[in-house]
Amino acid sequence: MTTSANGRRRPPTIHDVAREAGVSRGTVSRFLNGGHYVSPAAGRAVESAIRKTGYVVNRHARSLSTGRSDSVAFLLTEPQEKFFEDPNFNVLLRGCTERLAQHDIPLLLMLAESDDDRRRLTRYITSGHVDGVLLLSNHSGDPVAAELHDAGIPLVVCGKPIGRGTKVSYVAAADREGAQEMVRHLLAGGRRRVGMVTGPLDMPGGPDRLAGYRDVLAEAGLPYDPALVVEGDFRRSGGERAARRLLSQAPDMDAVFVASDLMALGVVNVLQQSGRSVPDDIAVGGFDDSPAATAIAPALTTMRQPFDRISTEMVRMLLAQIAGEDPAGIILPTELVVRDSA
Amino acid sequence: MTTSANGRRRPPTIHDVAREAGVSRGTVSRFLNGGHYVSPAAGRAVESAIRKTGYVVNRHARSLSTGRSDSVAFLLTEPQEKFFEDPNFNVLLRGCTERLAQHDIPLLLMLAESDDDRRRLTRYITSGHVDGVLLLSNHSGDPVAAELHDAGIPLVVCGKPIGRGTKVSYVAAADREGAQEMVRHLLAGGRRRVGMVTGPLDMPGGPDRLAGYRDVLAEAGLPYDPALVVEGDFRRSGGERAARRLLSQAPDMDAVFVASDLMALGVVNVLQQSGRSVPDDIAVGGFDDSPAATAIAPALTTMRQPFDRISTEMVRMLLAQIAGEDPAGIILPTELVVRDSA
DNA sequence: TCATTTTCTGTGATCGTGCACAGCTCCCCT
DNA sequence: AGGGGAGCTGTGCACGATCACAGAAAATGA
Repeated sequence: MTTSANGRRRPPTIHDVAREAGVSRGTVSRFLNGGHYVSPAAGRAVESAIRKTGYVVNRHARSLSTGRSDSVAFLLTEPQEKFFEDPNFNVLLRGCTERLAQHDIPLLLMLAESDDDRRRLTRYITSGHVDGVLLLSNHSGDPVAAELHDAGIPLVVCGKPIGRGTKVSYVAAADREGAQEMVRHLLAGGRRRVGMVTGPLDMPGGPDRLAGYRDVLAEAGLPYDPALVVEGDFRRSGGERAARRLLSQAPDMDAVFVASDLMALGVVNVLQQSGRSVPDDIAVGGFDDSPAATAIAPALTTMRQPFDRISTEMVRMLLAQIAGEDPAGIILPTELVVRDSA
Repeated sequence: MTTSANGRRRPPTIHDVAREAGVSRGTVSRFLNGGHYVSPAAGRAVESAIRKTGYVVNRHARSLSTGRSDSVAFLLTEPQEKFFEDPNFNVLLRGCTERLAQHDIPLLLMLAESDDDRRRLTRYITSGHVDGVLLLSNHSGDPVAAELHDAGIPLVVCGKPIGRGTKVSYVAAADREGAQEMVRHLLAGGRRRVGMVTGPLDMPGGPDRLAGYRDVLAEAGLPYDPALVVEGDFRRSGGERAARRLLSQAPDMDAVFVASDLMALGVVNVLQQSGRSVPDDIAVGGFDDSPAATAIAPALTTMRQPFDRISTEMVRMLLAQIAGEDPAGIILPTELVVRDSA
């Protein structure tokens, strides 16, 4: 540590290390960046000088010089609780953190609830503070994706973007095909009055899962009855509301496909309170394979979203974009997990 | 936007703006930092040049020059879910975000679960990337606080640190006094066999709330019975486990003080399942006044922690430290909220 | 009118790195 | 012996901003 005139500690620089080790700045810099072309003796000298001075690299200076920041943002543009209450979010976040850790890149979580937050963080990001952004799912009207894309920030969105205006990278599960498979499973169990609780239709995964449901009804020659379909909000409480509406609109329903496990928990709860037995009276199929799916009785039959692979792919694609590759979209298959509820 | 030889867009710099506006770099810089000593005409020219070029400040360059980064980290050194499932955490996080927003400072949430993460983030922080850290840490053995303090990073911890080794700033609620008030309230209701579910005793709020409980027992001339005290983990599931142990160890218990609302939810649940009525058979007092406290029946009587003021104070103290003031500790009073459970 | 302050402007120097370049030594190969 | 490459080292410049300073222009005072 060096002490300057006013008594405040000034952090040691690469120059202090060089002087301490008796070598030049260039040698220290080379040592820090991989150690190529540094003699063993010089390397040892630098190493001990670093320990002695307590040197840590000044990332602002490095970033200014290299143009990189070696950090990545995970941006949420919706209210926090919405994500925090969802165990899947934890899985996704942890997955991304771990993948990035393999490249020694720290992940910064940024929460943008208000427009004011959004502006502040967009400015923060576009001013070069991160190399790229992982964006978690957003309403179709959300301008953040377009803004970041226009600013040339590498970007990967989780979930298939609704508006196909700008060409941004995304990683999504096969929502439509997954929904088809689940509804086929319900029909294969002999059900004929199959309801559905959709996600918000302006969010990724909303319309596609509904489309899959309709596909299979048509395929089986069953009519599409609007009374059997209610829009939810991907939250537990929304599932409860939706279930109550379905029960009053279509009391003869014998199965229901719910577009997320969290909502399905609410649905099962309301069905049981109303005296129905799951799955005897009404079969319930979820979507996500959330950790919560096995926390209730009966354990939820659901479509597993491959969150491990999703996070892996998101990170891979982001790093690829940072390295200069073009944006691309990728859709990963889902998997039917049969448990007790259907 | 300027296009360089290789065709890649290079972001415009302050120099490009200056050329476009027909002024010097200095004038642009002054305009950006408050606009003092800039003539109205020059100001307008710069303003339109910024719009035209799409200029955004390069924060690395600015930080390198000023030594500040104008951003703050909110660091969690415990598993994510532990915080995310707690509604109080959301209140606290949102409060800090809002206070900082008033100073136009973005908040970066950092999650350090593994030692590896901790190292990576500590390095990231000490290399100058943020001006200060709000730490929601916890276990007494956590070395992060000490490390950051030693590195000279302004730091405010939420909760009173257990080990009083290093002198770090903290903001805490009056745990001991709050616990006293709650236990007095239980005794005032005529209860005599008052149990307690504590928090982890190596975490802030753990030992102090237990101490307050013992204070009041002594004050009332009641014996301290170890069978009436079980250590929990501040989580709902931990509350359930603790309640089961209490019921078997001390079936004659007529009240219980639970050191957090989240645990209290679990306790109430188990008590009701065991056929006890709350509050008729057993009174339950919580701690926190979490949003969850009113979500159950009976609504929870609890000690309100002033999370608004806590976040306000944390931010104020952090900014003060960044400005050069010395660290300090502050303890805020709690408030008894009487509802139906006691 | 001139002196003096106030407002405004441009020009280096600087922050701490990485990187290109040139120069040095040493070794190997013909 | 001479040429060529590899390994290693130091030096200057660039990155993009802020800031101190000096000087010009305008406003103010006597």
